[in-house]
Amino acid sequence: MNGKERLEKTRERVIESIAQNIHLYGLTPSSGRQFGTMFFHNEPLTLDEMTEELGMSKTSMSTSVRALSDLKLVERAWKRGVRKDLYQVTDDWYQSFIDLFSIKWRKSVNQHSIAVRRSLVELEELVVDPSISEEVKELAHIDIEKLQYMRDYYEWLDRLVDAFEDHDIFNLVPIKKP
Amino acid sequence: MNGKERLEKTRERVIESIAQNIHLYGLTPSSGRQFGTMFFHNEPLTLDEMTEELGMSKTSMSTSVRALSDLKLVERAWKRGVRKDLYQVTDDWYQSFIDLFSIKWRKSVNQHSIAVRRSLVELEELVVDPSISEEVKELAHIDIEKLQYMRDYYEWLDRLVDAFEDHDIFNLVPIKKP
DNA sequence: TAGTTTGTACAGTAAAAACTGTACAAACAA
DNA sequence: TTGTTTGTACAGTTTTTACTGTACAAACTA
Repeated sequence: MNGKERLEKTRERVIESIAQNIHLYGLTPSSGRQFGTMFFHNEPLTLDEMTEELGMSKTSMSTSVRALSDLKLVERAWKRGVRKDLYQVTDDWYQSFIDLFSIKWRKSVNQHSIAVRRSLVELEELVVDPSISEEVKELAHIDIEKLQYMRDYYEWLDRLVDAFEDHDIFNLVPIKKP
Repeated sequence: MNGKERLEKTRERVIESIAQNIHLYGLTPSSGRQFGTMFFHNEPLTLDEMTEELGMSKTSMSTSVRALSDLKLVERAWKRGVRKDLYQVTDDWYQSFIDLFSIKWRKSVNQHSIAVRRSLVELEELVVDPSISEEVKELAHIDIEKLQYMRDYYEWLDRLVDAFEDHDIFNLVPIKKP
């Protein structure tokens, strides 16, 4: 095995490892391979170059580079004289981790909080409604407690995402300087 | 709409919200619905009861309750006189959040760290190998720097999971007492 | 202006994942 | 022991997701 091949092998191992773990970001192995390829490529890449490198259709490259961009794992790059869109891997991975929570978790927390609060309001109305039987009211009281627990938990998650965004997390778990 | 129906509606809203957000845990909406159903059910449930409640096959209930158990979102329960397996939702959701990292993220971090370290070793060998061209060595040096960055990042993630497991995260983001 | 190039929408296809029903091993009952 | 009950492995099916190729709008070029 020559030097070039040995180098390539070390890259392939890491790229495949990224591909197999990127499901934590809700992305497919293909997107992971694309990300890994861009990571080791020392210049920004065009969609056509990705098509070439990965042997997949340009349409696929377009959709999955968008998925990577949405999570801010890759970003647009500019290079004078190049008309095609260029993409490169975001260089701050700690920030990318935080972005995952800012984008995906925050959205879920918000959606879920709304549902919980809406149901809580309806249950509070129900327990003071004179037309409702005691039996149902008792069940409603149990549900209210459960929903209050959920609401508090999601409020905690919200504060956790704040702590990530504000970089307070780095006080608790410091980044070691090289 | 009578009381029972109004109560049911508030539950359904929350269950559907769980179903739509549980992908963050790498689970399917069906598993989320199962989890939600168990959450509002005030007694532990058997597989047959879940089949009944959710209108799905017992096989599906078995596999998805296992997925929920693997992430410690549900746990076995015991009730004297009942021979069937009983399951209930884990009551500490903060701990469930931590378990997600202990189980899924820790595993990914380990796998990935191994791949990165292995490749780093091979690249270090490569750059001191006299039979390798200078051109390739230069590329190898660039890759070594990239892999060192990855290694440091994954080491940070590992410490982050530690901070979750040790509950240090609650110092940074406290749980508000009721 | 017309002629290219580039990225993506959309419809169709291929691949993967979720789900079902059968069949059976393990645990329990009599 | 034999007869039930219970959970799950496995094969087959359905549904969903990923991927491709075509077709076209927008942006650029001359």
